[in-house]
Amino acid sequence: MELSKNFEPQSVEQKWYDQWVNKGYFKSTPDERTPYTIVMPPPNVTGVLHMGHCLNNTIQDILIRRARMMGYNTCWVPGTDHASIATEAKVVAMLRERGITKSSLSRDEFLSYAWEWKEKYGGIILQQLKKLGCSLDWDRTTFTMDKDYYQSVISVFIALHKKGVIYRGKRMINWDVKALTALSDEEVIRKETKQKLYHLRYNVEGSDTPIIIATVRPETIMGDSAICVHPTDERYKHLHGKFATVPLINRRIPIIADEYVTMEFGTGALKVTPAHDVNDYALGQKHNLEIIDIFNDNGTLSEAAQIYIGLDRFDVRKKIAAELEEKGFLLKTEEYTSEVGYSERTDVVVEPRLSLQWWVSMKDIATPALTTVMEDEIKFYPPKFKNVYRHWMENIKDWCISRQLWWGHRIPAWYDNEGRFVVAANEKEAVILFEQQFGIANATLKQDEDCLDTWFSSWLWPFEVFKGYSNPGNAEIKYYYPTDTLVTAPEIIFFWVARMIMAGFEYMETKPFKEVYFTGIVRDKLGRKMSKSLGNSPDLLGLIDQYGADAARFGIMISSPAGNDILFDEAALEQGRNFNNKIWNALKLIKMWEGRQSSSTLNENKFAIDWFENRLNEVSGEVNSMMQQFRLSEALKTIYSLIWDDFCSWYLEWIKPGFEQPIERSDYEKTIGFFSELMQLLHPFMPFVSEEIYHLLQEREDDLCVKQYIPKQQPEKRLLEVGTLLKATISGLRDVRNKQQLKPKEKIKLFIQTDELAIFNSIENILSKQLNTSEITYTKDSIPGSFTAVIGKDTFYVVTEQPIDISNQKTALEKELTHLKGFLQSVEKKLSNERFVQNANPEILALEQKKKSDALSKIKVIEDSLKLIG
RNA sequence: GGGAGCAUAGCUCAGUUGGUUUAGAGCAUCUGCCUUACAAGCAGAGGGUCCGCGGUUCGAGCCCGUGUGCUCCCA
Repeated sequence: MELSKNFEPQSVEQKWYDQWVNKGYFKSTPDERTPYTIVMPPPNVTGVLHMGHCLNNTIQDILIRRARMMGYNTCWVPGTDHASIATEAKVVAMLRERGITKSSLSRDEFLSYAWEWKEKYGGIILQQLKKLGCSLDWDRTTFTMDKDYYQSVISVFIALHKKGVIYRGKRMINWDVKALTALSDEEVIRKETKQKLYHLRYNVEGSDTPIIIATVRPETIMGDSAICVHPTDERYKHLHGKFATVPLINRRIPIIADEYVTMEFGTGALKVTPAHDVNDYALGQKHNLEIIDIFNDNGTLSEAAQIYIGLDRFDVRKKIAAELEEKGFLLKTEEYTSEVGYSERTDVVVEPRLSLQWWVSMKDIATPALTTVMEDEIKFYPPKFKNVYRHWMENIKDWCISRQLWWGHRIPAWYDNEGRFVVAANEKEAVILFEQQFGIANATLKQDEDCLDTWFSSWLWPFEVFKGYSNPGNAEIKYYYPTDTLVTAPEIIFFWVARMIMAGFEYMETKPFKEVYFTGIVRDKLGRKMSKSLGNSPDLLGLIDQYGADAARFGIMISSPAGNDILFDEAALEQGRNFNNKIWNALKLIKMWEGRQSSSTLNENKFAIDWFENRLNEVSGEVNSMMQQFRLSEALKTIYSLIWDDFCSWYLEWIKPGFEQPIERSDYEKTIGFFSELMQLLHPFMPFVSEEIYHLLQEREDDLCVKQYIPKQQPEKRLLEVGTLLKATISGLRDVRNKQQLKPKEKIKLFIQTDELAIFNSIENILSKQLNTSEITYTKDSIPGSFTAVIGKDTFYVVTEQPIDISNQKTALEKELTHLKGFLQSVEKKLSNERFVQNANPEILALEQKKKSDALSKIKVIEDSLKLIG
């Protein structure tokens, strides 16, 4: 069979993915095996694959594939999130393009457009995950608005309301004036924003001197209900209890004193606008101030403002500043930078606003969720996120769950004309409840227009994908729950992780997962976050087409150190592609040997084979422990180096027969076996190339995808040490060849002076092959006219046809000598320190003594050589 | 303003209760090679005041204090 020059991912990826799916390897049903379960963080149904998903899902796939090969019954559940705000915005935009406004549609009409849109464009991302090789159990695909799921969300709402955990209340919320909806705190992004600080003059009743306040929001003065100063501020003490007048509208407001005010900021006098600032609201509550809401829903001024009615808040800011200046109320403006909240979805400045919303009281349900994490019953990797989590959970605030949207789970509350309401699953039940509660039969009730926050449905995800709430105690939930590992971004630790833990305890009476692995944030190579506006998000599918899925997986994993952000650079994908190629070429080499096997019994590759077997054992162990600590990047690096360096650069070169020479049959078979094991080790990280190579190595019935790992033996330390010695010797003598500028074809005579004759005997033929020697001789004395190299404790003398150039030999040896003497000195200093000898562990003492004697003997060898050179 | 974290080679990072050589890896750089699997490759080399200062200790990249710089979270 003719093998192509390079590995061609495009031709094999689809083939293997189809094969894996068709053979049902990704499907899971409960059986006698131990389960290993991951629920995928459901991407937005509107989403397309970006780097974050790629990282996240590659990690999950690695964990799942490895567990599958270790004998677990693995179940990885895919799905999508209805993402109320994002999806509704997309649907609204789509309708606008068709010339339809949302306000011209009824709720049902709008929803039918939305569903149509969802069926057509939703879930593209799931198809893209297949390209990446993700081994998901597709039959289990779940959507947060599936019928059963929807019902569960509603039931949970009703149950929590019954318990008194959900309540309706007027509170300060973050209002998005563009999306016309409330936002939770987590949906508000704070950004440093340049503003102006306006100094305004308020006249004081019965006084000639006015009071000056500083504000960044002059357009809100019509909502002022007080001026506040610090009680100990000498400048204003005489004004306590007096009244001031709001400019332009001449409303009379009290001057109050409260320690909340920072004396150093601005003028030390603060205008209090309880309807439009969170802190002012609290101050207003405390001092019983009037609340004057001067805005409409869309950010324009309302009747209550008296002036500028109907104009946008930011236009008013400019206009009112001009008017205030003209009338002498504006004394000065200064530049001022502070953090301003913006809506995550629409990027408009969020307006703090008082509003009647639905809330979840968090304090009680947070308690068990906090303890589990602090006591490591749910383990966080990296553990630093425990602190972040605790800080948030200890200061948790109530959760605003109503959104003024249509796409989502409609709040199951029913109102009569007078605003009285009941919470019920449907209208029929609501009418009955209403009668029980208010004594009115057959009332005409209207359902709440609002939807629930998206996270109010996704917090049920880990159990509701197994219908653990809608069909309690079913076989699947019993088998798969609690799930094993959650892999997610630290950004949603509060949005999602914390709330899933709460819901798990609330409804399943136990944790939803055993461990959480937080990935880093994907940044570009300059360390900037990937964003649409910067245009620095790479086209992932394009990259997969260009480099192959394995290379993409490799690239993103190799640059993803555990617990750190990842700086994404396309060069890493190139490295992955090159790695594919390296493996491919090793295959080509071995394939050349296939037809020329012999059955000699010379056994000349014994050392190479024994050594590699031990390296494989050693590295398998290392990879195991790294995987247990979620050090995936390091595990991949280790496997990469095992394949590239140990297998290709050393092992294959050691056993490689001469040009067109045969290879011993058993050696060939051993090598196929090693290669297969390497592919098995690599498979979770790079599934396609490994499966392809596995099948090309020899005809097979089985697939690597489900091949079970065999437990490895402990490596023999001695063999590994000899391997290290052999490598060092080859490298050291190659350096000699290099410095002598010997052509690869030029042969050398090698004389070895060593105390370890048996060792060198066992590796002699490898040395000969790798260094192109015409003969190897053992000697007790130095060899005149040779180039001397000291490697470890052994001395090598190289004799060539060409006259030896020893000019740089002396410098090299002297450099080595200086280093060794410095080293010896530091060891001797330690050993001559009485307190060290007294206090140090015996093993460490012995080690230091060994270091000393080794150094001494090396120094002697070098000094002898130097003497010889003269 | 409050809290958390980070600082090791040009870049990204390892460095496991303080002793395992005078600190390692990958990438990048430089030198020499189209050597019969691989130039997307091979063989080598150079490169570090472990952020500054002080302390604990026989011994500090690692522990403590302090300063500086950066990042994130919360107000």
